[in-house]
Amino acid sequence: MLRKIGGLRDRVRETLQFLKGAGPELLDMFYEKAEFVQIRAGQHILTEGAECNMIIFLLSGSARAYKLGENGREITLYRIKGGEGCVLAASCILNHTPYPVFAVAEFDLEALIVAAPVFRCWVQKYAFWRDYVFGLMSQRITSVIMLIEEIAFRRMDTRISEYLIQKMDVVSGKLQTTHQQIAADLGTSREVVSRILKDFEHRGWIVLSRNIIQIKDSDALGVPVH
Amino acid sequence: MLRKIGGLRDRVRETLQFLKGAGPELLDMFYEKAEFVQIRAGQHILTEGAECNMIIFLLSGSARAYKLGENGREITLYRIKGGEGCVLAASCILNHTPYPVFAVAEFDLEALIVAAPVFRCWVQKYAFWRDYVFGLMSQRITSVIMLIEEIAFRRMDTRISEYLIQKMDVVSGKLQTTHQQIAADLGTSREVVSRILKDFEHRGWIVLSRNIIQIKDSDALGVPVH
DNA sequence: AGGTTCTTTGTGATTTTATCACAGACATTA
DNA sequence: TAATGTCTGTGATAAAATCACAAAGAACCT
Repeated sequence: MLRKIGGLRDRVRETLQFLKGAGPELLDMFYEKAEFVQIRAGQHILTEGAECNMIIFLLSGSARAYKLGENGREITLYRIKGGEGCVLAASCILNHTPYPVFAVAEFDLEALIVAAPVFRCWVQKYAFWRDYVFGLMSQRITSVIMLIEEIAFRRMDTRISEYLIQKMDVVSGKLQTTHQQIAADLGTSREVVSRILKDFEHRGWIVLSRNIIQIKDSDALGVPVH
Repeated sequence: MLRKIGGLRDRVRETLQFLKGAGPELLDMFYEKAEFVQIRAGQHILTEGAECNMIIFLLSGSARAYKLGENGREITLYRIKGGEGCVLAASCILNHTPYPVFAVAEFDLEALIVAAPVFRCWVQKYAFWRDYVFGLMSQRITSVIMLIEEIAFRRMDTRISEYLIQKMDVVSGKLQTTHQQIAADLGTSREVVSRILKDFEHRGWIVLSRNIIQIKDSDALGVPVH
């Protein structure tokens, strides 16, 4: 499962853009200590309450961090894509606190992992590394606060509109997903999504079929009537 | 308005517990660079979108950080009390990003402020300071994620129950506040709070009067029937 | 091909939450 | 006492969540 980076150096340097600013010493350390892993789509990376003993950097694929409610509903907090590291893990490592959410591979992943003690050491030793981690954490705080604003104040139809526009394939105007997946991203229930989508279809803004949403009028979606 | 700490050293050391672990050099720097301010209740400390050019540490009083929705509703993100510093400010300083929320003094405040460049310098220079800031930021991420879970999944009556129990004066079983204030903390509207409280009163769990909520049956509130 | 099973979607009925509109209660000040 | 401002109560309506169930579509078997 785990293996040394070895011949992947070039690819790593190219994918993990943030390493560009790193000094040669840190870079060498990184290549030496980081290990390569592959994780299949659907597999969980971390579960809520787990102790966090590593930090992960994605080379390809994407991971989703989400909260699970008592009622079984989900809400996506954020996604991590190729080139990015998981801050929340960083945060947990530095404070020895358990991981507060679930993280799952959405598509097959390739990633590098760095063990917690090594990570902690680098934060102490390398200003560059520290700045990077601070940056990640700030970004995350900001994005999570924006999510709060969205959940607390914005209407579900507006949120779904934006979701569709943001996620649609620009060329085909299509979006391959289920109502359940949209609900899990937005933190609502499937029925609510189905009904709002049906309403959009009646207005002629989209066309629905199983697993597919075809956007017909993205302008109208962008400026929904209330 | 601003003034040197001077004779306040003892009080500062006693109130800002986290300074205990600081080395003498950092401690001297802190006493030299930090300035004392007083802010009256209701006055804003930072507004959304403002550039953050200082970090604040509270000696007394309390501050509230909140988001303001388009519809005028508010939601409290967190509070800062005596002895604590504002992380969000820290985060903004380190990333040169604008402050993403409003912060207001709830009661008359006494605080120390440290200018942004000084703060940045200390993060680079002192491991202790760095750890403290990392700790604050992690705590904040975690608390904000818990808030998301609460907003997204939990019922309003349960949230209000818990709010009442958490905020009531343990001795008198009373709570001096307005429905509007509760609504602003929880991110809902005043009418919703009024109606749920009225329902609690009908069940005999509380007694309502202007500006006062008297808890009669905290057990029943703790285990609400749905 | 036909039947079985599983996933996905649709929808009525009901409850909870939000919004709008307005009135009455209470407190403060003139 | 009157006037003003803040706080609370409540009906009507709309939006969102929950429950319950049915039907459509895809996949998988013989």
